[in-house]
Amino acid sequence: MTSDVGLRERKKRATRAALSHAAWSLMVEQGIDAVTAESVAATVDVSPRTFRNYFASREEAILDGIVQRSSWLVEALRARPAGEPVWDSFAHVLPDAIMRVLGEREDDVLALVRVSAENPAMLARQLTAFARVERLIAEVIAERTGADVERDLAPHLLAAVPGATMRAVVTFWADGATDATLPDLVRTSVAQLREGLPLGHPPSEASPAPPAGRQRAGESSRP
Amino acid sequence: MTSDVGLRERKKRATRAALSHAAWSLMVEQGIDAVTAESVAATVDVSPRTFRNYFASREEAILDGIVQRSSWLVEALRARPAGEPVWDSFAHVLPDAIMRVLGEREDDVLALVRVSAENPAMLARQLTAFARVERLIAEVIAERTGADVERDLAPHLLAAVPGATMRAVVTFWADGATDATLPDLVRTSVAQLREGLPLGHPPSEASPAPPAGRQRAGESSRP
DNA sequence: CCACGATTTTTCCGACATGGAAACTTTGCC
DNA sequence: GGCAAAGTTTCCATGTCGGAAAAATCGTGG
Repeated sequence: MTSDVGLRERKKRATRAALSHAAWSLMVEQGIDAVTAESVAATVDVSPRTFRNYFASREEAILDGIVQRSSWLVEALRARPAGEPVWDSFAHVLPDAIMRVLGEREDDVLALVRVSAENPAMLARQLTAFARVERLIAEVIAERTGADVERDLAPHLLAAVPGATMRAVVTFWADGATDATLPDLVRTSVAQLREGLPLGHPPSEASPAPPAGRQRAGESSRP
Repeated sequence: MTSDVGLRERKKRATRAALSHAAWSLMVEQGIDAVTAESVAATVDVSPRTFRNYFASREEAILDGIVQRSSWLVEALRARPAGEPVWDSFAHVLPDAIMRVLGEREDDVLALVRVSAENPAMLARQLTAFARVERLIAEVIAERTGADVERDLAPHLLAAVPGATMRAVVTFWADGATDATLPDLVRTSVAQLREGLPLGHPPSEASPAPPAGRQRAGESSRP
């Protein structure tokens, strides 16, 4: 498997990685308008046509790293102990996954969010990429819970959780309304979701009805 | 409000609707390749350039109807009784919303799913459109629960539920593995999600542990 | 080490999509 | 009716996309 990596294959992967990396860097440093087949190819010193052989669009090139790293999440889920409840697996895996997938650097995440906010094509590529990952997650969940990914709806419902959580968390975090770290936000979000999300439940018949729905996700309730 | 609908505005809306409708019909009847600025413009009897004045892409034109009708969902949520728990609102609104938004005709939904499955651009447009709706839903939820849509994460987390549910349900239903209707599938999905999704929970310490994670969402448990 | 087949990269280029500009038509209003 | 504003159309310049074949590079067996 790892041994069909001759010089040829290594070069191909290196070129792909270099192109993707250059595309990402150009976006972060000079905005998405600076990312063209020409500019990216130039920094890697290949022809623009080669760039297009590897990627169908600049968005695809920019996001290639994230897409690759998304498989980490899938594998991490698969590696959780057999029999562990799915929500526990989420709680264990997602807080780490978010930075791994997004590339560890907060500034880069901010840049990506900013670009995506005003660039429909970038947003579209992200969402379709995530949709593919979601399918893989559904398969893992089905496999681990004994469900049938073809015949059961539940795994697909559950599989939507990680993506939705991460999107919401990243957007929220990028807005700057919190000091919490991304992993912490993911942690609290998963915890809240697992409990059905406190917000929006009717004031419990027991408790003295605190102003309904005032809890803020993403704020630890420390004194 | 309704009175700034002079002849000019009415014609514009009619043209837009006619173009969108023609685009949709062409897709359903002849596949997405038959949908071009030329073909759509021809059936509506305007110039191709006019088509491009209204829509940036054929995908946008095809989905315009769905996008418009998505606001029905948002308004329906807003119209629920004040103080109603969000999950109750979902349970009331989503089963109806799914057919309204998708256009009431099951065959058309199938056609859309088929096209989207093999057409990245179509999928991308759908997802970005839904992302916009999700933002609106988050605002409604925030408004109704007293949360701050800018500062609280919870509404965004909750707002991801309807979209994720509908996507999962439609995909599942379109695969043909069920006889249930779309609204019924939505109903059971919302119910299961509200309870944290039975699947993947450890066998309750009380109950005699039915084979864990075997429940099938979307199958009514009638005898 | 060379040479040949296979794969990748490059050059060249035609087909097509995109959207600006200006002429022309329709609508709103006096 | 007649003028200004808005919408539609024609024309076209520009840029993107990807096919085809030549050129360069790699793997392999003499």
